[in-house]
Amino acid sequence: MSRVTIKEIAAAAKVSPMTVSNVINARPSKASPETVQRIQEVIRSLGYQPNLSARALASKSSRLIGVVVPFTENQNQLLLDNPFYAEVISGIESALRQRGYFMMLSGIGGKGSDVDALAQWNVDALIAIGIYREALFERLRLRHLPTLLVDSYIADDEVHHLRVADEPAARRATEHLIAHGHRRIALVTGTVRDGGVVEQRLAGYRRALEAADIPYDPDLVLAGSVTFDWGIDAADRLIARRATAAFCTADLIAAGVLTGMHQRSISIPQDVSVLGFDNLPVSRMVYPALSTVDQAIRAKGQLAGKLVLDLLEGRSIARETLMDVTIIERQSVGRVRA
Amino acid sequence: MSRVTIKEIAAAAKVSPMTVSNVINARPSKASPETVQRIQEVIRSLGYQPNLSARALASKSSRLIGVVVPFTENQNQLLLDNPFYAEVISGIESALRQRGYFMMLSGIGGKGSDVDALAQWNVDALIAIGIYREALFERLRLRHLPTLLVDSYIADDEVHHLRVADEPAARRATEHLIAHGHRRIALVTGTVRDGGVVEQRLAGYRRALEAADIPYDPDLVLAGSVTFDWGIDAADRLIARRATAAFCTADLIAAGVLTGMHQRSISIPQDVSVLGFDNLPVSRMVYPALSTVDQAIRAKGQLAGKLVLDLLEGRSIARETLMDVTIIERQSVGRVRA
DNA sequence: CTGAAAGCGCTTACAG
DNA sequence: CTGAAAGCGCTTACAG
Repeated sequence: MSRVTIKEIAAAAKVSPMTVSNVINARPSKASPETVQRIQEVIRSLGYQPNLSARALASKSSRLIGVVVPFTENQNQLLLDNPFYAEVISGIESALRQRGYFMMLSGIGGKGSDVDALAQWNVDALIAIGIYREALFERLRLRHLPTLLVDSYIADDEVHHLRVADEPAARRATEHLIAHGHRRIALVTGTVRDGGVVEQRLAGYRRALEAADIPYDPDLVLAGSVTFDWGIDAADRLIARRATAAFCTADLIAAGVLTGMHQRSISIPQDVSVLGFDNLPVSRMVYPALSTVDQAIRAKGQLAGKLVLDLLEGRSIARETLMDVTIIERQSVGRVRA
Repeated sequence: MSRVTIKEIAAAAKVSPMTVSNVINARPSKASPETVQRIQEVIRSLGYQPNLSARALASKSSRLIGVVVPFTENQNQLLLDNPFYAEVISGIESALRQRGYFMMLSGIGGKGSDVDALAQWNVDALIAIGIYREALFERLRLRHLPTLLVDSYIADDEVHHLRVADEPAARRATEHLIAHGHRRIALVTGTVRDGGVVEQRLAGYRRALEAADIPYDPDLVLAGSVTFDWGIDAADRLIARRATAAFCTADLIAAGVLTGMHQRSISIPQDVSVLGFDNLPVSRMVYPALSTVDQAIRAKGQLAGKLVLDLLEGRSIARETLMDVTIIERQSVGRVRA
């Protein structure tokens, strides 16, 4: 619907369309200051808005960054109801916008391969969050676009990574529990998948136990899904297995554990300590307020945006960028009972 | 990066580009079944992906729907950390995708008017969520695009609305509290703005009181912001004003009230009843689980997508679509103490 | 049922 | 410092 075109600007300013184009794209030393001045005034007074489709078509660059986020498992919905994704995406959008790029969001995994949608819009680069499956990854890879994977452990030379240092993070989290005197420490997670984040966190958990001479008990590893409901279920098993502390690899799971424990009249942290991961807003809202591992989600999203643009604009970035983690102490972790 | 073009398909299938175009766009009775068949095979085997920028440029229709969501107040971020927005957007995206449209998301209110971004991509229609300000609205309006406003009370002939029936919803919520014997019922809300949702809910609250012969006490209306932290603050005032029940116009606020009450060792619902609004996932995660007014957020998002496409495709839709609401009883509302 | 031509609004070499 | 020409990959009337 943008009415006025570059041609009309050119006519009004008495220059050629190409000079207008140069001014719009701020190409240096291509027009005299006076011409630039004049053209800019015409642009403003006529309310010119560039047609980005035309630009993309002519220039082979869309300034569009494709962001791929998995669908929910059951429904065909963006996984935005997981606040984690929402925050990362918000961070990405903000970083892109600041540098004049746009975000094209696409869910993935449901019916219809929507990497295609991104391809059709000629995105310049790709950010994929939490991708596991090889099949899907291959489809992304085929595009040969600058690609940044967030929270993935897929090994590939063409691709760049951003994630938290999961192994050390999990180790520190577990040590935090050990420092409170716990020895029967459960790990409550989503599915342990090959090349997934959980695998790394499990390794960190085991290393911490080992360092403290606590024997590893596979019965204390409870793998389900990254959901509140799984946390509720897990509470039962924690009780049955006489765990005194639970390290949950997501705040959503931890919130469920808290709720499950309430339902069974177990007090937190008097009877059982619970430590989360993510530091989502919800971690402050549950009762008691959740101690958790903060992974600066929004900053992570912004960094993802920055990295992918650096990559796109030809600056070289590290193949792997690791973010650090802080433990936030609130009310859900206490000393083990005598 | 889509390598193969319509021309190459045409060459391979020995037809003209225009016939290929007709087949791609499924225009009926424009090609013989055999030709269609042949072309489709070529398309598949060559892995053709239409270039949507080119299509948009040539056809004056982008199949792109602009979705406008307010920024957070302090930061320049998408308001995606409010799970409400995240869910609505997820619903919209799903409805659009099913009908072959794409969503272009734009935050608004921060630096740089990003309605412009949407205009530059030639979006075919607009969905704006929770818009108040006239200035911003005027910018949207100027586009003369099919526009759907979600949760706004801006009166305008060119624009369509989708929202919950806020006044009756608030009335029923208040009645629910009255039915539990409460008479000192506070209303805890965000800012009461002209033409905002809160204004309507306040009216519904007052009507319920009136119908029950409970005098309206302005001191029991606590207006702050739609945040967890405001809820914590509000808890103090609820205690000071001896409210026995609080109707919070957002679950986020209600979660804060719960936390504030815990901090002061007030029991919910024994001492004070709390009713939320939205039925966000977090309402199950707090303690005690929050009774709340369910407004079927995701369905609302999907409906928003459907409505705007109907509008765009020339079907006539109601100028105002109102959604109904259900009260979800959980643990935070109880009978008033004797 | 199929096609040749023109054009959407930009940018990209190439001249001058 | 500025411009005329060609072209990006599609679709839209218009012919036949």
